[in-house]
Amino acid sequence: MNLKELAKALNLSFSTVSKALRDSHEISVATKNRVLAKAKELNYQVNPQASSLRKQKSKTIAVVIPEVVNDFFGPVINGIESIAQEKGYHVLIYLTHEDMQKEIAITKLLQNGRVDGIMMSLSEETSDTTHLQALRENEIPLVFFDRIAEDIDAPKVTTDDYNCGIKATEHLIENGCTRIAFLSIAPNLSISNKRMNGYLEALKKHNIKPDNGLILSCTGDEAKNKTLIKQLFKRKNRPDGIFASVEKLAIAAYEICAELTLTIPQDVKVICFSNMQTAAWLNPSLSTITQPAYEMGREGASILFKLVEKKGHHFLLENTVLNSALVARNSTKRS
Amino acid sequence: MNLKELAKALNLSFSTVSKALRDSHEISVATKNRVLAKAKELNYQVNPQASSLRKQKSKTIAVVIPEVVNDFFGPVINGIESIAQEKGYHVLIYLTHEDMQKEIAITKLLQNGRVDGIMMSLSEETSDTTHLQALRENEIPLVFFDRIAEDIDAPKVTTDDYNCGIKATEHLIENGCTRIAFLSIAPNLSISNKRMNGYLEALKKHNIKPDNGLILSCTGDEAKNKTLIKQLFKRKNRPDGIFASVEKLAIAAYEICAELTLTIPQDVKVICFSNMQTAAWLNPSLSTITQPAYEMGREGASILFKLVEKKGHHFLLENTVLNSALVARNSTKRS
DNA sequence: AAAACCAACGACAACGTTGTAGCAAATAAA
DNA sequence: TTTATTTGCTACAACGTTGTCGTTGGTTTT
Repeated sequence: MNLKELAKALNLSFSTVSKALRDSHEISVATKNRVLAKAKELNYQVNPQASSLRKQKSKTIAVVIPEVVNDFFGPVINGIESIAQEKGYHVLIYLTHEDMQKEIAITKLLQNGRVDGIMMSLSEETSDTTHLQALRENEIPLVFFDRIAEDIDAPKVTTDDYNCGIKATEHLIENGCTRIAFLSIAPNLSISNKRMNGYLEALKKHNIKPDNGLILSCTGDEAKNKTLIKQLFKRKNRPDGIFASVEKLAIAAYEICAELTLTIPQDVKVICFSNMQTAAWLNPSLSTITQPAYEMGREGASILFKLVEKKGHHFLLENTVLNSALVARNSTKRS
Repeated sequence: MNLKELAKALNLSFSTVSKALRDSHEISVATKNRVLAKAKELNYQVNPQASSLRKQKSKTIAVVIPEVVNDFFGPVINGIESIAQEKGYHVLIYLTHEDMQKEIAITKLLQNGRVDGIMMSLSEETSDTTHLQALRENEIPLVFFDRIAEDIDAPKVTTDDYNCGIKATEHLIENGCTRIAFLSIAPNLSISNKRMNGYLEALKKHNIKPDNGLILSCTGDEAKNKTLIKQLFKRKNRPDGIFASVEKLAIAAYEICAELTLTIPQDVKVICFSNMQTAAWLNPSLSTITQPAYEMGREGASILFKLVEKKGHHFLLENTVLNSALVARNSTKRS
């Protein structure tokens, strides 16, 4: 069922029908109603690719993220989708699986009008950003969230990672920790660095000498991470506090503590960035820095649609910073 | 950068260029190489909507699911995306938020060639299926997974819900439970009924009289659910076992037990369908029936692409059933 | 050497829309 | 009454591809 057939059924030219459907002032009310009724009767729907081709707009955005099985990215998609649905846009999902090559391949797919805009959070691996620069050169509206590329000229939605790095570290200090380890991930990621800088700042503020042996550079390899953490716990001056920059490292720490029969929070206190819904039900319940993931999605999508809808507003380079919240639970409780 | 410009740069007709790019036998190897080189140099990418319009294929599939912040649907998307990426397809995500009206609106969007196929899991609310019938009539390849529509003629990928209903119930019985409550959700859903039938069958097998007061019809309203569960625990013959058909009801049970100072598993044992990654770290660790979510996504997508790629194979109405696994943990431990 | 054939390319008509330009008839202004 | 203007509709040319059908020259067959 296309315009031509619909027009034939109505004995009208297909341009008249097209205009009637889009409520053009050139068409009489009587004809419009006739067309609308027939369109409904025959269940006519415009062909999206024909329309997109003609209008040079796809009414689609892409969301490029590392993974979807994740308590942070899940709600973000939710937020993006809620705005997209309001605006009548469609949402394509692309997963990089933390692989820069995949990220590059995906950005290539998005260069030729498939989408009107892109929301993106970088993979852990991404060190080089020429593929992102290419997107900017093609003038495709682009908004980064959380894991941003600082050198790319695009709006960014982040959380107050530096401050939260401070807050989390101070929370451990206030609860009696003196040898606080920082479990870092992906040195390329801006969030990782900001969180670590907050950690270092807090130590400085409280006159604790930073110890490079307490800063672990973890990777995507979980087994390796566990070995590193185990080594950390076995060194002479075992840490009494763990600040994990991501959830999975905190869970790894839980596992290692169980293995080594260390008790949380008596022997070690643990805090991490996490949006886990069941943090309160862990054993022990996990103290977290929780990011406003849903709001980040909505905020980012709102900015993206501003860019998409009135192009040329490149001055709209707003960097939005939302606040995360520290939720203290038993894993950091003073004994 | 389009074909016309590329052709001009090469001093060739654009049909020649088009054929060269698609490796047609009509074009000499020398020309092909020249075209390929120039295309790379000028970073030419085919316009997807023009190509789709011409070929009447969108190279895109839709995934329609209730929600994305979910340890089941997350891995499913992962599985689907992995197959889609292999096949060079794009993935559109649509969330129904368990709302039948949204589900209907979404299916309408998918009627006119936007996608070549659909993977779908129904919303809790979906009782009527005429909107799904419409998809079938439009001959859009459609595969259901997990929450299927039994009366729609389409391939379905499910898990052995009935058997697992039996297994979970027997697990509770074996650990000493005699008054087992079933926390059901959404009576419209096939999975809910199958799980409950398994529960009833297990009771029968072990000569336990089913008690309607122990079967709770929960809904999307969390506060209401909690009230129901609280009432359940306050009745004269308090249940000593809880079989929750979904994870969130198990967590609600955990909360109510904490409120009423009931201890799991001493006072009540709890088991539920769940793909939570941290089930082992809950307090107490949660016994679960875990579905092979990622595999379901891959399996479903594989079937979908068979349908998409050779249309007319409607005999391909395979109903695939994958097995879930019962993982016993402390929440059902015999005291 | 004429007939048949093939290899390599170009012209062109779709695919289904949309917006601009055109064209009658009806209405308003001169 | 003639000339503008408006109203309501149609014709048509894009948008960027792709596949069919021609059209060349050159090579092989008989």
